[in-house]
Amino acid sequence: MSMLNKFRRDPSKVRRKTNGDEEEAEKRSIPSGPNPLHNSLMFDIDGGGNNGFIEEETSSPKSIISSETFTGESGGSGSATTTLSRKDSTFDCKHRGGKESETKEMGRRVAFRTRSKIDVMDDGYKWRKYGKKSVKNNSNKRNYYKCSSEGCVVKKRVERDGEDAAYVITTYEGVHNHESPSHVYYSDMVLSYDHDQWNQHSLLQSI
DNA sequence: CGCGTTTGACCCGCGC
DNA sequence: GCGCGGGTCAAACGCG
Repeated sequence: MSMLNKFRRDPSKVRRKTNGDEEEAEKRSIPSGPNPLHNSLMFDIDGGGNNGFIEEETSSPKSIISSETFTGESGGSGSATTTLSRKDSTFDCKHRGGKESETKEMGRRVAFRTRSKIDVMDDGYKWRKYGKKSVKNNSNKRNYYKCSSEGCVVKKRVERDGEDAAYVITTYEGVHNHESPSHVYYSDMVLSYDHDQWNQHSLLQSI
């Protein structure tokens, strides 16, 4: 309604890039198959067995959970093996600004680091890229994705670890209000650790 | 032709 | 108060 004048830019300044497709490689890193590589993600929320895998996410008090996951990078056949996670106790519900409702809805944030050659891992959901930025402490670009499902406001941030390019830091924000399109396939193999459930479950516990 | 991606601009919040 | 950095938007582009 009135949000049109919020974002107004001069169209004449918008320049289109015709070639220079160096980024193409980035697109192509998307796995061809619908099968996610990290199908064995686990969140040991209740474990309390902090094996000491806290990531640099600790510098950001917003992060709820940090975990480290190793995905099969040998051909990407999807053999996730080791997952260490831990709850970040620094999480608290102050989202400066005083919007509590926002905190409740947007506060579900999960960050984990994955060792993978590919930048974006197909987790069964359909993501639409809506932004890309270069961040300060990271020479690599950070990509922003939104869940393209109608009514779903889940966002996802994907960036390469600046220190260790072998790792990809993925941050999910929000909880899907629908099931994964590929849910049917995974439900069989991912017994009680399907993404939708661990996502909500772990987050609920962490709050 | 339609949909998803790309990409620069714009906005907001925080730190100094 | 200003500047910086991060996050989001939307038009143009490209591919299927």
